[in-house]
Amino acid sequence: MELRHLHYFLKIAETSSFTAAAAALRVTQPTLSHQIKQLEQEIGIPLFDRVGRSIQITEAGRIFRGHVQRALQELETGLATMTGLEGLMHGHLRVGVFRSFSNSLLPGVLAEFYQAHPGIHVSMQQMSLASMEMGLVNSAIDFAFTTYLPPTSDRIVAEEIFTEPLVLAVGHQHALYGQPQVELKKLADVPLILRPADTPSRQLIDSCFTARGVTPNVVMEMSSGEATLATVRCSKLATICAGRALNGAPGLATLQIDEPTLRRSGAILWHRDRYRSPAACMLAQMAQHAYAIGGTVIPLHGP
Amino acid sequence: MELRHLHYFLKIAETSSFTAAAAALRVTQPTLSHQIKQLEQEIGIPLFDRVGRSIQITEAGRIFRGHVQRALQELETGLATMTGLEGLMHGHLRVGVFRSFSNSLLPGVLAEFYQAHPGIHVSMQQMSLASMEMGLVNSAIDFAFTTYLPPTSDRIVAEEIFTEPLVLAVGHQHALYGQPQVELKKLADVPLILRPADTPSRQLIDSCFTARGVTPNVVMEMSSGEATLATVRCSKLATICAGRALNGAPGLATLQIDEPTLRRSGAILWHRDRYRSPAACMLAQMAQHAYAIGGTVIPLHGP
DNA sequence: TATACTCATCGATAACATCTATGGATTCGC
DNA sequence: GCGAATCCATAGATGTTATCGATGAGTATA
Repeated sequence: MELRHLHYFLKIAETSSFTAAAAALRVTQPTLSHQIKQLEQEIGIPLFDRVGRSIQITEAGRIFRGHVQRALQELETGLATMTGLEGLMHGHLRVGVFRSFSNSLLPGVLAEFYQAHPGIHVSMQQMSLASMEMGLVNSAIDFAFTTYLPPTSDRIVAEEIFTEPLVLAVGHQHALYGQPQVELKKLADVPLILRPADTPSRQLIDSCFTARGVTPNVVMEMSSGEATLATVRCSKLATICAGRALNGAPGLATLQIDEPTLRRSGAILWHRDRYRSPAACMLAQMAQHAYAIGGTVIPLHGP
Repeated sequence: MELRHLHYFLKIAETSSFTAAAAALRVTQPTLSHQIKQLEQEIGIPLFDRVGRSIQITEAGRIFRGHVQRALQELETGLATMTGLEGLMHGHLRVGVFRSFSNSLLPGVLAEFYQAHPGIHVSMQQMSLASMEMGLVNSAIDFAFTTYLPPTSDRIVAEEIFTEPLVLAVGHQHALYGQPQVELKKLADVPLILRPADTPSRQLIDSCFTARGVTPNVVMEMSSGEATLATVRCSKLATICAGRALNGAPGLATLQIDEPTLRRSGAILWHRDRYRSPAACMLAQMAQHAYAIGGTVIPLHGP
């Protein structure tokens, strides 16, 4: 028994005619004769009485018809639901976010996405790079936002959505306050607050300094970006961070660093093989666009 | 999309493995790969993520799975219902009955049938021979009981379930009261009440008399069998009827008529081509058996 | 690093759905 | 009442395709 048999059966029951059903189904009448005969033999009960040159559905056929209609309706509903899900009507997105990523442009992107596709539930989850990789592999998340590369696995692919230079942030007490830029070498003398050595952002900075043969003068390590900036603001210490991260923070000046490779990149991580749902693609694309044009920035600090 | 695809899909979703599902389904693994690929292409949405050497169902697949399960369940239920109907669990029988047939053995048969198959609803309907033929052709009835033949159509077949001689019934005022039998010729002198000339039972009697060159002395015609017998009981008039029809009627004597061809036969009429459900066959068979052994007779008249 | 396991691909084959042609049976119209 | 038209069933031919076996690519396990 195949769906073919059931569709044929329904149409014949509807038209009470093999010939008419054949025309409607765009097949020949012998095809229906053969298929219905086959169906009847399989279930062991005649579905139609062939009386003279017309046919009549049997009682068993009448009963079967109702069930078949409901079954096909159920399938139809299933397909429609899936298509709706495919068409961004509803669904569920799970997105991993690495740290500060959630603090700048992302809220604006999420608001925009919700307005465009209110039926799709998005759950954001801050997680480590390792968790991201694991989550991508075992389908715990659909994709992830991160600022630091590379992923350790070749099953993860990254799409860069923005890149920006790191800058030196200083408070008004700092000697460099008011300067437009600074050379990398000079930073060897500048006391810095940076993140702990085991963090990706710190490692990025360290490797860049090392490549230039410069040793940063790290006098303090803080894991909190906000605490770092607050300390910088009211001290003679400086820090290195993405300009985007302190956008709108008062009492701070930024100096461009004369070193093009000292940059951080934002990227979306995907599993190499897994299917990317339209909803996921849409959210990712909106994020990409927002970061490209600068988007709506949610300030880190209040007025 | 065919049921094959759906069964394959469910088994793979259940085992989370093409290989395991293939073993359970008794097909090879490439078959499943091909069929699922085909299914996914048709609905346009991947159902499984092939990640490394294992697979994982997608969100769309999860949703589809529920619908497919319900659809197949619905079909399963339909088949079970039909089989139950086939197995005399339930169903609906429509039976045509010609006149007095319902008055003698039939009630006992129906009671027995109901006891054996309480799930089957039987609707008895008194109808003319013409209605029977029409009903059999257009499926208004499943079969019919009648005492008079032949059906006018060759699409109707009859199974005789009993045959009995017609007898002369007289009241105690009648000259022949007490006699055991009477010759057909003598009946030319006996005033008779018979049914109207356009009835099958009357035609049967007339044709028999005619064949013997005897003219019946019909002084009264009544369409009601009960009225006829009541009149016979309190008059010097006689009537010709089946002995079975007046079983238990008081104040009446019956005389055998010396003419073997003067008989009536009970029969079940079927449509030649239509499918005979087990329920119909069962009821017909029970009736046949009851009439063969004499069965339980419901008296026509109270004490 | 070697091995075993899993899914995808490919070519061959057998099964089967469909078609055309035809027959049997019934109904309709003249 | 008889021929034409209609309808379903059957038979043989044909194209499609589900399946198989062999093999390859990728991944996890020892």
